[in-house]
Amino acid sequence: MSIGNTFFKTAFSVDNVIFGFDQSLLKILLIKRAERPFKDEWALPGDLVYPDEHLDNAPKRVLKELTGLENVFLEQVATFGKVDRHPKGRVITVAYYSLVNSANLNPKAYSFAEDIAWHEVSKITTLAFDHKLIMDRCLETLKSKVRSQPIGFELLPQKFTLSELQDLYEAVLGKSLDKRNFRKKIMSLGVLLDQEEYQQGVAHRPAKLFQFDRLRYEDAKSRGFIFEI
Amino acid sequence: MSIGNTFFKTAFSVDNVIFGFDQSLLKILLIKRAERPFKDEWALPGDLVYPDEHLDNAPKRVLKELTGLENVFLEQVATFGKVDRHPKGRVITVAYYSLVNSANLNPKAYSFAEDIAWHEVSKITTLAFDHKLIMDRCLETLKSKVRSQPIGFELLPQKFTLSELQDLYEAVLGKSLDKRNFRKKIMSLGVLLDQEEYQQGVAHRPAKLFQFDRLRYEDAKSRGFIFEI
DNA sequence: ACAAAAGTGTTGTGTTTACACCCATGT
DNA sequence: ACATGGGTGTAAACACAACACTTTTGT
Repeated sequence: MSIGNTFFKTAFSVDNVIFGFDQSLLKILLIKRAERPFKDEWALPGDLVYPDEHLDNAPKRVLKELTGLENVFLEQVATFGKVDRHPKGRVITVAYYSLVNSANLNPKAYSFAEDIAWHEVSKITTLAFDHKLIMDRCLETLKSKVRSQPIGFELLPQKFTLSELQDLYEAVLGKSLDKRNFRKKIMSLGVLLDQEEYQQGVAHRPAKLFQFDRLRYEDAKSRGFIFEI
Repeated sequence: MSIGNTFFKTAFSVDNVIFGFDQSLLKILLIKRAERPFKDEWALPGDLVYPDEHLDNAPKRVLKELTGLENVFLEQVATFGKVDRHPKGRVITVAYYSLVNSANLNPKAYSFAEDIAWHEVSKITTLAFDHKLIMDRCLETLKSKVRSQPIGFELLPQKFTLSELQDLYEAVLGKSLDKRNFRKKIMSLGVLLDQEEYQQGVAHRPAKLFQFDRLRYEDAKSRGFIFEI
């Protein structure tokens, strides 16, 4: 290896902003640290990258350890590399965000975490390390991507109502949308599959259930179609 | 330092996609490697990140060494971390892109480069390492950002004509634009300062010169104005 | 019968596109 | 006088925003 040893003093981690959507609220999964530094404070789940591990594998590994989930939406956002961002040494971290359907999910605290829980995004004011900064950046990315790519569906169960979808967009974008205009827009994109099925046991007119039609979307995309809400 | 030594086997670099615009063509600055691996092949300029150096400083340092330029547009794009992307060891690299006005610029080959030159982006087919992939990713980012942020001006001299600006957008976006519609759009944004000055010595009707009005843009932005071409 | 959320169209306004000719300068 | 790029307006198509009432179910 011709690269001088001077350069192997830096460690490398990933941090994972795991978004979920529950009771019309946008949430993220946080761990409570069992160890110093920042013992007993809430932090993003993350880990060091193994020397023989593909960078993109590390956040997948973290996510699986926490939730058991695989093959969910996960994308790199940015890399944070201030010299003093970790009090114990030089650690450069790559931030990823993932979108999961949090229903029936029972996340488990692992390794140096003493607790794990969903936190409402809009109520988080501080986090360990520079994790608040990282979360904010991931949220910005989510806000901008959710309008130009069909990723919102990842946060919902497979079958959902149009109102649930609208609630989701409102939670992510942080603003309310006009019901009729929203429905016209989303239906005009032609990527929702009508399940001819309805909600049951609700104390009001039951809503129709829809499903994201990925095949149709991929097909349209290959012909130049652009998803835009 | 509580982080085990297992994790200090990875080195870290930055690579810099430096865009310039010249004769209506979008170009990037490449170095020809003087050393193995990939000796005599063209590559992105880059360097390892010093252990006590803020990550964001590294690409600035590289850019300054090459061109003497400071305070130019420079932004992080993504981090590439496949295990085998560097044949000599584990090197994770963070890609940045910068936009410079290449007129009167005399870049110098430095350290392990034997040559340096501007290459037309659309003619580049292969580069050392995974640098073609990195370049493509930066180009995608540029394409999308140039439409929603006033960064195109960074590639032009301070005073420019509307046709030069249109040529620039056409080169970046890779498609031609309607002259009248382009002018209506850009003028309606209200961020160009009319210099009441004209081209000289051209064999046709001389064009008016404009300048990007950064103050006015920042001001409008703070009131919710959105730049969009 | 009431409460609660689902579902549905129209109209005005603003934005985008398509398109062709005259103007000022240098040679 | 000719070649070269600079500069300008209008109309049609389309997209977006604003807005209120009826329907279906459970209690």
